[in-house]
Amino acid sequence: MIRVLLADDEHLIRGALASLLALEDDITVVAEAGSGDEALAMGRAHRPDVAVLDLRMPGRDGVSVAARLREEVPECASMIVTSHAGAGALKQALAAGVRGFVPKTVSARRLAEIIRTVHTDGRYVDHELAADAIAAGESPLTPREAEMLSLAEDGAPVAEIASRAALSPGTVRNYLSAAAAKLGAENRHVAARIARERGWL
Amino acid sequence: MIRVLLADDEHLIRGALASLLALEDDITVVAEAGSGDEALAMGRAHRPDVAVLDLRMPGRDGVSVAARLREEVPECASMIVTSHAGAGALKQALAAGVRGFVPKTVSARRLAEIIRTVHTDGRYVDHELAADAIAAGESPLTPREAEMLSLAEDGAPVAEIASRAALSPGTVRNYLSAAAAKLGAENRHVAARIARERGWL
DNA sequence: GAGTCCGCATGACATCTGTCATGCGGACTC
DNA sequence: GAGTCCGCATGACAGATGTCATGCGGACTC
Repeated sequence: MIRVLLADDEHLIRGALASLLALEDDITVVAEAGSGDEALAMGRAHRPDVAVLDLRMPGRDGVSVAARLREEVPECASMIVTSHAGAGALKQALAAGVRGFVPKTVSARRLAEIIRTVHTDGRYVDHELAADAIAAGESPLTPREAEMLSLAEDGAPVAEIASRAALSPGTVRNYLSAAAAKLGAENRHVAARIARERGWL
Repeated sequence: MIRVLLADDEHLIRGALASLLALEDDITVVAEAGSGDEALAMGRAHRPDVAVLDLRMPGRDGVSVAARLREEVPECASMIVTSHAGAGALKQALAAGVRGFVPKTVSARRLAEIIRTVHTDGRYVDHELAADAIAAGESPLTPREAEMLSLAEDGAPVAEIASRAALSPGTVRNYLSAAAAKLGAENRHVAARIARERGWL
């Protein structure tokens, strides 16, 4: 019997998933959580075999929960279920030791299969998302360029970015300009968006 | 018996909802759709009593489907179910004649209740979202300012916006500057984000 | 060890962007 | 009808932004 922890802030979906998984003979939902922190606490308390985590949750996102669970409950395999994910989230998830990454467009039957796969030390990544990640490729940005872009993400003026990074304004402009050129963007704002979409931040 | 159309691109959730609603004695799911266009076709074919529409769907979003259904199947009440919605979507939905607006954080039982409410000519809007919408208030932007902001949304340079709007670059800058001042933003990029969040675009 | 490449960092310069003062015309009040 | 207000539209100016040429130092090749 596979003991599953279910974490999703959307009550509707969490309940629905629980009742669907209950139909499977070899799967039991031993705990449910509505936030990242709650998921972590439930994981510690129940030590489930598989943690099914939503990516977007209040407090602490699914990837972060997975990373902590890996340390604190090493026998528990984590998998991410998400609504509208980009390739970026997938990369971060795999880096955090997540063993499954699935969009919510799959069917319930398929989800159950994937839970079994993940439980028996297997891995599963949605084909389309994997293709996106491969298409995005490796980041052409240098560490500093990526750092400047992430600071520029919220639209702050260059002066503020410079002071936060303890750099000359000219230097900051230079990195942002280089990043925009590499990404084919017209300015730092679109460059930041592109980099975020491709998981390069 | 209330005949329901269910539209959500996330197969997992759609199936889960269908099986949960099937548990209610007075509700039948007569059709399911995985995209906006499919939802419209199903609505025309089955003429359901209530259409439960996801906001974000490929092809045509829930609000747009609701608007068309209102014309073509007037006896059908539409309601929107959404993951992470802002106040903006709510406004547009109400303008399109939607009778219910619910986040997916509600429970299945509550969803069934709301379907009944909507079916008997009632209305239901999530309290928290309503509060957000009221807090956002009416747009302080003039029509032209809003238009410029929406053109500026994707980060295009002012020159391009000016040519698209057939205006002098100086004029465009002026509107954007005024909009940013009204919104308390430091530049047009953050101004566009704020306006979008509050449903003023 | 010399040569080469690449990332980090900076300042000067040209361009783009935001702010301001100004004018025009429609709507509304009195 | 005069006065006032507000939205639309523009150009001039100052300040912010992006581009370029330059230099430094570590890593890697030969």
